[in-house]
Amino acid sequence: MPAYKTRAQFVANDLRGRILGGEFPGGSQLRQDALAKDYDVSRIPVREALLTLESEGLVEFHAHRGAFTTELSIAKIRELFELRVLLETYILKRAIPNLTEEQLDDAEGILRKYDAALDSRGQIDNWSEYNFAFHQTLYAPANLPETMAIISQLNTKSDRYIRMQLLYTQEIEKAEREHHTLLALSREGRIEQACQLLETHILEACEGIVSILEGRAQAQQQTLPDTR
Amino acid sequence: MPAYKTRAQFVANDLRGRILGGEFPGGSQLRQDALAKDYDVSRIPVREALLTLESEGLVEFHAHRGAFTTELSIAKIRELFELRVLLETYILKRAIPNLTEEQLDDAEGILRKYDAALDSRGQIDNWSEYNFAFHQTLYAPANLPETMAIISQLNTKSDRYIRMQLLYTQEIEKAEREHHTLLALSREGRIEQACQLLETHILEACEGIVSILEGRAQAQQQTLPDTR
DNA sequence: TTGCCGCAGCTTGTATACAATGTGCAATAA
DNA sequence: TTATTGCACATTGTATACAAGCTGCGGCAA
Repeated sequence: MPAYKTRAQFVANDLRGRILGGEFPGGSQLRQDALAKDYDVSRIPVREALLTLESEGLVEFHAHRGAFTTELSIAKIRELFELRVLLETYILKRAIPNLTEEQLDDAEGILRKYDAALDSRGQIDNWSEYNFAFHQTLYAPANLPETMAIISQLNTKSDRYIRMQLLYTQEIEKAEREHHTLLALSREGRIEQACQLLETHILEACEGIVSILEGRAQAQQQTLPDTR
Repeated sequence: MPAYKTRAQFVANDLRGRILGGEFPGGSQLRQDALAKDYDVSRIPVREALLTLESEGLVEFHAHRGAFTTELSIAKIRELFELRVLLETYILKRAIPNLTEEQLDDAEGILRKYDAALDSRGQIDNWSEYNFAFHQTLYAPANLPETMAIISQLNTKSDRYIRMQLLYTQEIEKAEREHHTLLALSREGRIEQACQLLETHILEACEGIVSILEGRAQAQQQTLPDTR
């Protein structure tokens, strides 16, 4: 049994991982031929995969010139994270009243797996997935699939940068503590405090990323002092 | 000079119009071969167009079974419109302080064209575009491109139903009056009132659509009394 | 030298042809 | 009759082949 229904879907999934993993810096051109050889398929499914990734905002097509990975400006990153605050507090507020014991336990289970992986110094590769799975479990009872879809989309777009932040800082433990607190507040039905915590949780991550990028930009400027 | 850079883009645009225009009821299968003949192109650009429309939520792919137009449940329609309230009041609040005289005049110009078209009983076909153009003009000064993209996406998804509402009710004049009021409030910088009006503007449209759909569903049930 | 034009090569976009999957009908057996 | 199996057809998914557009370099003219 093949892992995916179509080659295009397989390529899209794998390529998404490679882009989010940082293999292609922002602005890289993605040559269809090269990717086709990579995956041993024709260019057709590659093109379809690239179109899918375009709809997720990871890639941009320029007609007759090809596909390029997108590069988010600092302003856009801030915008993305503020949108996440808006939408995620909105959905959390509506999810908490519907949370069942079982769902709360599921969320706690995810956190425990986290902690274990953290102790054993497992690779951080799938931290993002764990992270989103936890949030998703908390949000699901709101029963707002369209909203969830957009939140998921925003998370995908910012994922690269979240990984970058985790690579350069030691924020995982802090995020993890906040997750435990968030879960506790949700369990107790303290909606206001939970949303407040979520907001700072997201915004602090944002500021962490921005400061890394700003530092990097400054370093760049010193290396290339010409103002072209 | 061709109107579009690629055939795939042309097909996507035209097909979007046909779907929004109601040519394909929700759940219709879109046969690639038939569309290819329609546009006198091969199936490749048709497939790419369908993928684009999938990313806009107008179409759903089922592997090896084809593409189908999506059908929104009443619950999802409500969700879409509540998201619009959330995002559009958010962006309007941030746009109003930045609005220049020129932009306000642009918006007024759009309204005037509206009114003229309304008097001359021109086709309502492009009412949706006018409508969105007006809102967009008001929102643009917020300088939040990602947010605008999502708002645009939500509007596309709900567009079919907005057209339906306009077809069945005489709400255009009311909407138009509200637009004038909205513009006036924005001009005066009365953010709170403007957002409040926008909220009811959107929610009342939603309720109009839902009541039409509910009426239709009831009619359906009476025609087909078997409970399959 | 400098600016512009045109061609060559490379990459993307699309048509055609083939492979693979899903669906429905027909034949068979219970 | 009804359920089930298998085959044929319709449709989608993908490979190959070809057309079209862009880019950059070299030559030519000012």
